[in-house]
Amino acid sequence: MGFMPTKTPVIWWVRRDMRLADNPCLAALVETGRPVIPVFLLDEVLESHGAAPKWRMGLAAECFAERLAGKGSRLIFRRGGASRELGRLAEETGAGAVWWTRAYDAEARSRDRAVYEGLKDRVDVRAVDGHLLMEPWSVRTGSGGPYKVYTPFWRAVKDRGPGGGWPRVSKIPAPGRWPESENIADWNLGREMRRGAAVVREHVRVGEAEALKRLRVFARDRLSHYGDARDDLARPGTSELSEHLTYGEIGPRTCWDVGERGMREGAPGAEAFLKELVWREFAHHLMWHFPDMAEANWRSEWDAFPWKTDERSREVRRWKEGRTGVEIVDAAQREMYVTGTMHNRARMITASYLTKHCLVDWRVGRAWFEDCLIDWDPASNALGWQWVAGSGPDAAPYFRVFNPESQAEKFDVDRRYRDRWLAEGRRRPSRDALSYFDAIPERWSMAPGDVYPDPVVGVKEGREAALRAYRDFKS
DNA sequence: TTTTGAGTTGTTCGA
DNA sequence: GTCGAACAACTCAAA
Repeated sequence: MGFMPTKTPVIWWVRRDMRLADNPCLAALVETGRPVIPVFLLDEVLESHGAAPKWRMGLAAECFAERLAGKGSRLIFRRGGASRELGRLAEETGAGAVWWTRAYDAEARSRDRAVYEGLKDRVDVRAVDGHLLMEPWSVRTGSGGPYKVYTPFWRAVKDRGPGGGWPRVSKIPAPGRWPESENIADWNLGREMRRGAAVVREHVRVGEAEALKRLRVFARDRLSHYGDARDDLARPGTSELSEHLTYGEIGPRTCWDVGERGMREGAPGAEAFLKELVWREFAHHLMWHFPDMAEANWRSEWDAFPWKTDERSREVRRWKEGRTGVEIVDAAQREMYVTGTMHNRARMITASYLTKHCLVDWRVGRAWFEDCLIDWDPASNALGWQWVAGSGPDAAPYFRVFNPESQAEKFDVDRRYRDRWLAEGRRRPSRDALSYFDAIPERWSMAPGDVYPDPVVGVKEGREAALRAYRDFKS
């Protein structure tokens, strides 16, 4: 009795790294040879997420708990301020270390800093690489600063690739006694989704196994045509990996490998795929170096632009409800409400309509996306909105206003995308178009049989108003 | 320090 | 229908 040598356990604070493969933090923990206690927190940061990201994060955690159980491990669920809860858990279990995979957005960083300060005198606290291919500070221009333009960033990193080989984890040592865990179902993380949860759930794929399957299918069927096919709104030409990357259900290096192999094999779409992965890096690079990217105009001169900020205005309401009267915009908004994701090109079109035709502040759109997107990523969302609005790190000329009608003609040639998502005025609306009405709040009082509205802002008038506003602003 | 070339994703007009 | 030019001027990154 009492002679069993006990090893002090190490705590793995699981966040956006819910995978076993290609996970440097987990690999390093296992490498210590000590029992690993994985813990997932409902903390101040998760609490502040929008409805869809919060819900989707819960699905990811639930799924990952099962995956860990399959490896003889567990995922401990705790609720409360991160600093306090991790401190308590370390004390309860006698853990000697708390490690996690590094995050890059302002909110997570300030939380992590506080956790580090609170624990560093008691246990070994570490933030480990793994969410990105390269750390934001490791990419520098000739003069030592961060990149602010994509193409030079791309040229600087494209041949660098990811660090190469990483150990695969086959077994996760368990502690002799597990600490108490809450039941994640009790957290009801989907409560703000209301009616939407049941509808969106059908379109969501959760977990590492699903992510790897998607990557395999992508490599086999889509990669070689990715260059053009990813722009087609109606056909599945994209990788659909964004929701997995954002919760770390798949690692960026695993994706990069697929792109690189495609390059070696001469797949024409491979470079475009690598470039998309580098866009994700670039967004995090900027977010790290400019922490208020999500809140403030990256070019401060835009602070003086007369954006409309009234959330209750007719334009904003109609845009959110997917009834601007511009078909391609409404189709996009409804796709997001029903599936929790939106085609990348549709994001540009609908964002351009809101910020240019309607002259609404990009932060209004950013916040709505943050509430609706299951693949919400703080860095990519902020960069995307600022880029479209023209306030971001890109020399977009002011006259670059997307014309929703010509975009529709180009990228939704046979109207399949619009027919899939719009019900009004159609004799036999698609199943997806009808499911929108099951997901939306009743107070929007919309029905499939409604008369499709006239544009809230005309395509031609909106463009002219935007150009006029920019001209006045510049002078 | 100065110079030079270039910049994700567009639209419209006129030949 | 297709093509190239104009749209304006500025910032970035590297030589």
